[in-house]
Amino acid sequence: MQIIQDNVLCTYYLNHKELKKVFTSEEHPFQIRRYSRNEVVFEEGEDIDGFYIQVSGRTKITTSVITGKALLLRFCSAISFMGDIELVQKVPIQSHVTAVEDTDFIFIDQTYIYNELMKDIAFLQQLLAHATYKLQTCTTASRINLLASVETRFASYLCTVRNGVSFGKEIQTANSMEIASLIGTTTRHLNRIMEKLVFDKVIEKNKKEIIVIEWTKIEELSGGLRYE
Amino acid sequence: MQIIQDNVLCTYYLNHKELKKVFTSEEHPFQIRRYSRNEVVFEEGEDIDGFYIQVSGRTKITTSVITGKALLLRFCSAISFMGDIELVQKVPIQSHVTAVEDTDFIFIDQTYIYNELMKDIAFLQQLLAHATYKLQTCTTASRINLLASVETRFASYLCTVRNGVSFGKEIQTANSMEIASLIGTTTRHLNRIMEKLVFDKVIEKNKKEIIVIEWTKIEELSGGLRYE
DNA sequence: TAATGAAAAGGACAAATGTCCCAAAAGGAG
DNA sequence: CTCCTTTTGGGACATTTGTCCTTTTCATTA
Repeated sequence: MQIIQDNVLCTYYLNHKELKKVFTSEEHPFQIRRYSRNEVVFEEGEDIDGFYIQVSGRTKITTSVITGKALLLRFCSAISFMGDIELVQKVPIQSHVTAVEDTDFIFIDQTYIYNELMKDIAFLQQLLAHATYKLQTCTTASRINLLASVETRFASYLCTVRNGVSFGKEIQTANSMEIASLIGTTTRHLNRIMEKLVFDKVIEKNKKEIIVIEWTKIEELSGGLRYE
Repeated sequence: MQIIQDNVLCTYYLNHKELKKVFTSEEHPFQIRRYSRNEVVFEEGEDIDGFYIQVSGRTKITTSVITGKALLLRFCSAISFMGDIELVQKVPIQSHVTAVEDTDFIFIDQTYIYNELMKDIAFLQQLLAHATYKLQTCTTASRINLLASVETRFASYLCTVRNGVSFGKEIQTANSMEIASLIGTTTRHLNRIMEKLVFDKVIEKNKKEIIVIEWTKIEELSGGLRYE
């Protein structure tokens, strides 16, 4: 992680439509923190040092389960708020966050949050809007998780990473073990599912890559479920 | 539903430690709305008329899935906030709410929410605390849903309804069809699970009732997952 | 009381998914 | 290049869960 001292960039980020109504004052005691691809942003269980607003790039939110595997919760892109649960509930970091591409955050120190922003109507409203939105999608995801098959979850995974891939960049992971773990299954079973999709000519696998031939079919299989 | 005109009771409810720091002013344009056992409080998809604070009793939050079944999201008791997602996101009611025993709510009209309380720091903070708490539990529930077996979910269901049952009251539902639907499975399979538990002398079934013999075993099976 | 219909119980089978394991392929390190 | 580790691919089998049906039980009403 590097801290970027660039007031122009910071002002530019703060000028985003969702943020400018919140951060009106000229002076901002904020930092830009930049994480490179694959860098860990938050480690589950540790204490958080402040509030993070993701303003660029793409991150992967996972959580570990009893088995020690990482289960995918969702992908995030700008604008996302991170640290809300932790700071409001005063609990340790709830999930593991990794940058899947170079990602910038605006970092706001927790004392500034507690002393200033937690008394700021605009900020509270914005935070609340984000929290309830997350809650809404989480509730939906929860019930879908209960009912969706591995095939559906795999298709959702593909759709989600597809949209996140900027033009020209390859898909982040064609690694069976990681995908299996993320969508909560075993490599063995994921293999079976992919085998079937290859047989049906919906996807192709050439070493180290998954190539989707029929996106429409994959979208259909995903049933609208997205990890974001 | 009946609207209770009882200022003493209303003041009593508002004096609850979580509420009194929010609602300090003497004059409160609030109502008490009382729902009897099994009465529907919210119908999924309809528009909400205001904000509801559950101050007594017990409610069941469900959501319907493609199959037309009702899937259990959680049980709620006092103090719970309802309508937060709907009012903040301005969306229709997201889930079906039924009173499982006589339940009182403080009702706050939406115009008062939008005009007054959404500008009230204490209220916003409280709302945020509730929303992030829900978010925290929902995230956990979501990943458990993905991995938990029907046996686990059934045990969780039993544990949850057990705690909610006031002394002397019988368990709300010993109805196989409803339980199966709530925990997201079929009666056939629920039957098998119960059969096994009866065989292992963990539970007993005498017509129309499920009697748990070994709560410790059920708690163990539930793996700590709770619908609340 | 007899007829009727909903709910419960459960057999038979199929589909989805997990576990265990082993062999082949691919990547790295020396 | 060779050896070693990791990943992939997949066979064989067990477990979980769903589907489809039939029978039984129970409650309700004509």
